[in-house]
Amino acid sequence: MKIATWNVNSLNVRLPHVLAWLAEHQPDALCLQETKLEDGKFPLADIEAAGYRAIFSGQKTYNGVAILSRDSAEAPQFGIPGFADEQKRVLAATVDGVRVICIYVPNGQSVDSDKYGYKLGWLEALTAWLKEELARHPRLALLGDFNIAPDDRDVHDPKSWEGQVLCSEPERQAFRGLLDAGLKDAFRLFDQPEKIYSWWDYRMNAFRRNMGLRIDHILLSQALAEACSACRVDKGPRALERPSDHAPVVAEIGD
DNA sequence: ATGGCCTGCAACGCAGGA
Repeated sequence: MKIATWNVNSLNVRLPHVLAWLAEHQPDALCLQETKLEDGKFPLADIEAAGYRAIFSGQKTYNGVAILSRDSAEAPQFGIPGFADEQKRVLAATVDGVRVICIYVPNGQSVDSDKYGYKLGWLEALTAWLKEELARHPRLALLGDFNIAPDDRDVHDPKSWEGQVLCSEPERQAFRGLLDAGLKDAFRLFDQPEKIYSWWDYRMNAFRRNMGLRIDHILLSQALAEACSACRVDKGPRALERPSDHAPVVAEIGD
């Protein structure tokens, strides 16, 4: 089984890239973030014509998540239960016996922003819910844009990013809290080349200079981690014309 | 050099991203 996550920064703009990527890589499930589309404007016909189903939770202008899958997505869950949030950032469903949870973690803007407090509270609620989900679903994958670079090796210039949003210690602690709940960072299950990132700023020729951060992740329950045979970032779409600023992250799970 | 770019909205520059 191949599962993947991709922050597309507007599905409207990126639909051609998504369709091309589906055709090339044929994932069993692809989690999307920042669709920036109301549900009524979701391009379901195009997705279905590509051989995929879709469930989605969107809003105008901001946020928005979706799960594309070849087989049906069962028992969909929208948002974190008991956590009131206008922002469409969470979508979960069971695909081929795997509980797939697609998340778009708040950015936080800066550590002295109100949005940073919202981010930390959001992560706390996510972690509490995740523990319950793990108890219900031993085969669980948490995929998405976490907006956290877990370690200095996930940052092109750790010194300049030290203490900044996406890299601050409370955020990294929240990330470790998810691991402590029983999840593994699929990317770090394997030897990886240095300087692998999943996001590069649109400015400063950041992609060409590989000035990036690894903030998009696939976390796996123990059962799935044991069956995981590979995890990588696909930089390909980031080099296309009019790209998303994020690249897809892909994991292979054995039977 | 502390900004540069991209998206959506509905502007006639803004908010937000990261």
